[in-house]
Amino acid sequence: MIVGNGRPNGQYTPCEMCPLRKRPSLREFTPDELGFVKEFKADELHVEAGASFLQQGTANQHLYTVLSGWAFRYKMLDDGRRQILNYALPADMVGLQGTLMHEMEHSVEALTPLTLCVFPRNKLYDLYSRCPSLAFDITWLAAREEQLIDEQLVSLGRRSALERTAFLLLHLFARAEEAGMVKNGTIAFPFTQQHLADTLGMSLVHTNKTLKRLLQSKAIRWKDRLFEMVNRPALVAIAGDDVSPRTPRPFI
Amino acid sequence: MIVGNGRPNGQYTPCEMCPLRKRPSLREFTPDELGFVKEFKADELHVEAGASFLQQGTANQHLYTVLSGWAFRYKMLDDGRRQILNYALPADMVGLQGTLMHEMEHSVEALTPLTLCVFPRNKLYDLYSRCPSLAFDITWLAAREEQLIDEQLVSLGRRSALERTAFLLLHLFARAEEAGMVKNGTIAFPFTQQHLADTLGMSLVHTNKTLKRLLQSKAIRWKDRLFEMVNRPALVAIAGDDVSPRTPRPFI
DNA sequence: CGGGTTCTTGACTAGTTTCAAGCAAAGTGG
DNA sequence: CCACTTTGCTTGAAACTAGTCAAGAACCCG
Repeated sequence: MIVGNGRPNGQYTPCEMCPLRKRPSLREFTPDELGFVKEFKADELHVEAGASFLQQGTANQHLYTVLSGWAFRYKMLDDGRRQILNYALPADMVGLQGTLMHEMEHSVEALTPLTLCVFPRNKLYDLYSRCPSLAFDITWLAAREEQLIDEQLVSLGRRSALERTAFLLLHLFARAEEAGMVKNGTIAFPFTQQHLADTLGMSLVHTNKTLKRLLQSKAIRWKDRLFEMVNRPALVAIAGDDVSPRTPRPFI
Repeated sequence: MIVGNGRPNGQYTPCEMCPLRKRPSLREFTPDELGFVKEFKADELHVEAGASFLQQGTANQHLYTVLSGWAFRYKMLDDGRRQILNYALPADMVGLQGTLMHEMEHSVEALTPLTLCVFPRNKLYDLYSRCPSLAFDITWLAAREEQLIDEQLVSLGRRSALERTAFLLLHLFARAEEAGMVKNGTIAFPFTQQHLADTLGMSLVHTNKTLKRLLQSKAIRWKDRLFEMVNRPALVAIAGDDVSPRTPRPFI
């Protein structure tokens, strides 16, 4: 279910050969930084789809960066209601909150098979001491994460079901695009309607009916776990707002 | 409307005499850290209630810490809908996102007359280089801010209007308590119902009716801009959940 | 080829917004 | 100091949005 490689064995990706470094949206490391990151990385973890590798209410000893796959952060209420807070894609960091605070206030689940870089909590302060530029990047990532949630909060609070759904699809598509996962305007879409409903704060039935309206608008296509952006401007018009443009970003 | 003191004149609070440092919930600086913070602080700003001192869509040159008063972060949609994202109280930092990114994606408005410490953006990297413990604290503050929004997202997505309203009041009261603003279970409450509505993602009318139900439960009292927590356990029962306990926290 | 999960749909119900109007308190200017 | 305006609060009714219930269809996995 959750498998660590141990440093010497398994498919371990050395930082010099990190596939993320080739992505144009990501900034390049200096040789020094690369050395620090290499030293910071302690292991690689494989998580199967559906497994929660971070649990609300527990402390976590590690910080992770997604190397491949989709994950999502979520919170559960006592009676089983679930709210998905955000999604994590390759180059996104998860677990920072739980590393800094005493315990996690959310859980993280793998949406697809997931590969993670593992950074031990106790080396984080060392990184801050010895490589301020990377410390700066970690803060940058935390601030960006907050920005994404802010936008989601606006959706839940002030956008109609239709606007909100269209906006979420724009958001997910843009992020998949940034992560280089889009081919011919199409991405592998690992979500069930329940995932979207729990993200949008809507019931499953209402989500289904809202999606149907979007599909009828011909702006998008979604079938067989594939999502196609057919008419982006039309979707933007329905959402009433566009997602903010991506800028070059750091990662660790 | 917005008045800076300039370093030598006006009511300028030297960091050694910062009133926040006396608060038990805040961790103490080492002498070194105090020196850095003192050097980092460039000015003090007074903002009158109702003024937005940070605007979405603009770059901001400074980072602020609230010294006294309430502020709130919010986003506006084109047609005037407003979503309040979070509130800032003394010892909270605002403007970090705008300092790291190219431009702000939210605005910040003073809810009461506000005093702010001003930290120039261009000294931030210097702080990261020279004082990693404070860099760590800034990251901590960013992570905590995210935690607060996460909780708010759960409210908007998955809690009923009554639960959500009760929870917000618990949240605001707890934070006011942490900031030492509570006397005899009572705080000066600077909100209009419109503020609460825009925080809760509800219409003004429905917010009014929901508050009426809460007042009728006798768990709280709210009159003449004073809020009294009469029966906290009862309010927790209505909210269906309690706010997470406060832990000692840093500030800058 | 079952058996579970996911999707779809219609009917009904509950929750929420909108509209409209009136009131109270506070602030403004002659 | 008193009309006048503005802002915030309150209430009821009507319209709309979204949730719940229920059942069947489609899909996926072993």
